[in-house]
Amino acid sequence: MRFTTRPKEIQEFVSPCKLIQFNLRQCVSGLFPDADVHSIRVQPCDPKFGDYQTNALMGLAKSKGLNPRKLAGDVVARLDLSGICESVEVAGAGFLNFRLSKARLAETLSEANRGEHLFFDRENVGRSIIVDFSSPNVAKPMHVGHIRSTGIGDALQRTFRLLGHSVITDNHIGDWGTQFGKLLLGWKEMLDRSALATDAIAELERLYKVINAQCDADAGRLEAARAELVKLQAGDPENLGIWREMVSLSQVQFDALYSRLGVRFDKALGESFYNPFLAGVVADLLACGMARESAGAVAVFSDGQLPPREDPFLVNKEGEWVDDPALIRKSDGGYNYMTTDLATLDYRISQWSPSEIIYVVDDRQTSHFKKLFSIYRRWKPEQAKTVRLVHVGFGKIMGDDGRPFRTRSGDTVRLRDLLDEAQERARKLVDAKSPELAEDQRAEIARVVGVGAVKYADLLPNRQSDYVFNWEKMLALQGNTAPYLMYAYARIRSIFRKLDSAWKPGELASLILNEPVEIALAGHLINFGLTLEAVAEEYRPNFLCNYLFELAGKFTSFYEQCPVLKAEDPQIRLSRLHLCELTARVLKTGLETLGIGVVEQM
RNA sequence: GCUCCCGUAGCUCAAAUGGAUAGAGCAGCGGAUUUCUAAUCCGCGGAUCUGGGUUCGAUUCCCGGCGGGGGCACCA
Repeated sequence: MRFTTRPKEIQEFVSPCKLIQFNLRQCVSGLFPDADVHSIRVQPCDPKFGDYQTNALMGLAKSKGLNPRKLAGDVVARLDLSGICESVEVAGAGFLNFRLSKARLAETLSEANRGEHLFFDRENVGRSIIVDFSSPNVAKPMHVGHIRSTGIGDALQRTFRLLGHSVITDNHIGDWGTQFGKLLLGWKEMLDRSALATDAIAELERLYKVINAQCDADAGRLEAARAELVKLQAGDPENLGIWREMVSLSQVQFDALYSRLGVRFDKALGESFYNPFLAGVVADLLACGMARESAGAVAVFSDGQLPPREDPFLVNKEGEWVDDPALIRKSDGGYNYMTTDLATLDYRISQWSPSEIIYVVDDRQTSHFKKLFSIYRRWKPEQAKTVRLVHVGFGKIMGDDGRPFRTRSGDTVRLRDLLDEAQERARKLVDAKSPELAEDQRAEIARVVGVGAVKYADLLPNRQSDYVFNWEKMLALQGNTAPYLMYAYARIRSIFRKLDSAWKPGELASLILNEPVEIALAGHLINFGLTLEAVAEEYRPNFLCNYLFELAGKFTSFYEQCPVLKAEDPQIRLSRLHLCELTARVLKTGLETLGIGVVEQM
């Protein structure tokens, strides 16, 4: 597989914000040819100041030793934004506030109505990005923690694709490694076939727990498990057969959950796929002198090129910097996940030549990825130069007690149970709110609403922070939730269902924006692309959540204040219909980009 | 012991190179439905852990303290 080339029908959209920024940079360049124009940014701002704002001139003034307000005034005097802004003001300590002209705003919306764009640009120079996310383990249930990597990773890859970047998603399944020794032992000694048929994952989990406990208590059992693992890795037919069965049973579970979540992968090359490459990786690193034997194992050490503080292979112990190497082969000859990750990284780069690889994996592995990336750069400097390696980390899900989240019985909450519960709650509400809808329709609404609510709840917080798990929050159907956004969408669709005449978007020459709520809604719509770009740059889907929540809020304000179908003036009615249509399209596209569906009625 | 991350309203979370009067949701209280879906809207109260520093300006950057969590080679 290769990255696909981009479709020909490229959307071109230059947001007014970008246009202002471009003009401002030109203007500053004219005044100061040596200025770093790149740092000058124009951004959406609090509506009380205007539509867009820049604070960059204050920084510039400081570096030039100039009076910031005077500099701002000089810039404004030379800045020609006619046709874009109706006002440009110097404010506060030296801010520039831009207010978009109504004509420009209306024209931008009209372009969208004509189908020229949806307020975002499919970039001319796309990135080719491999997104590594989800990565569940074979023989273990997917639990609530998996929703983080899966949801964030999926939202990011959808964002990249929407913006025209090339993407390969790869699910690096944990299908190889130490745990299989214990699982094999359990399978051979105490497998309950009927339990396996009923709930394979539960039975595998039971086997693992029993053997694991035995191994903790008895070194002999641990040795027996290790022996099974060695046999597996040596290609013993019986163990391989059992292993394959465990993998395929797990795949059934993964498929069921991914299907419910609406997540798909281009590739699912698990750890086992890289097994044949591991010995070569270690041999290479030994040969080039990066790795050496240490206490019977093989490890990569510091090359002394970095200051100790920045060196991932050094750690400070009692005032002295000592080695903190990365293990790539265990003393028993087995390999660990650093080796697998190196082989994976090398394979991906040589096979697919991406410009970027992102790993959506929790923050606990930060130091692992620092080491991984560092080893690769030292190992294959030429290849490493062509690719940007990013660990997109995220925080943990915590319990009320401030410790990593578990149920009362001490287990983690299973993803399946969480989704079931969400759908049940949504179903109750649908039944209460819309009893007139058909049975199958209500079931479908409950499904989309329930799953959407859970996914949105996880995407909403800043990914870097830990968040406290709470059933009520996860399953909330009111407030800043997916159902709130879906509800706004459903209301719009309802308007169009009631529309007597046939509806053809794009018939309108120009939108009429008179009411403040109309202008606010329109002004927010055109920032969709800026938000998508921020998501793609910072790897933060929560920007899109917040954008959509605000959009739904602005729409609802408009909806409460401005009659659409009942507008007296037919031109205003038509204009508002177009505004509704655009809002619906952005809501739908935005939610889909988060991996969340919409419903026509609810 | 070393190291990384975190600490924002009663609770859960935001705050896009350091920006303007720090925003939401939930909970509480009070309102709105003969009007396109009340899973809605409007209103009220309430916050940056602590002490310094840098800056015109700090939730954001630096140092100390307190509190919580993670990671410290043969698990991933």
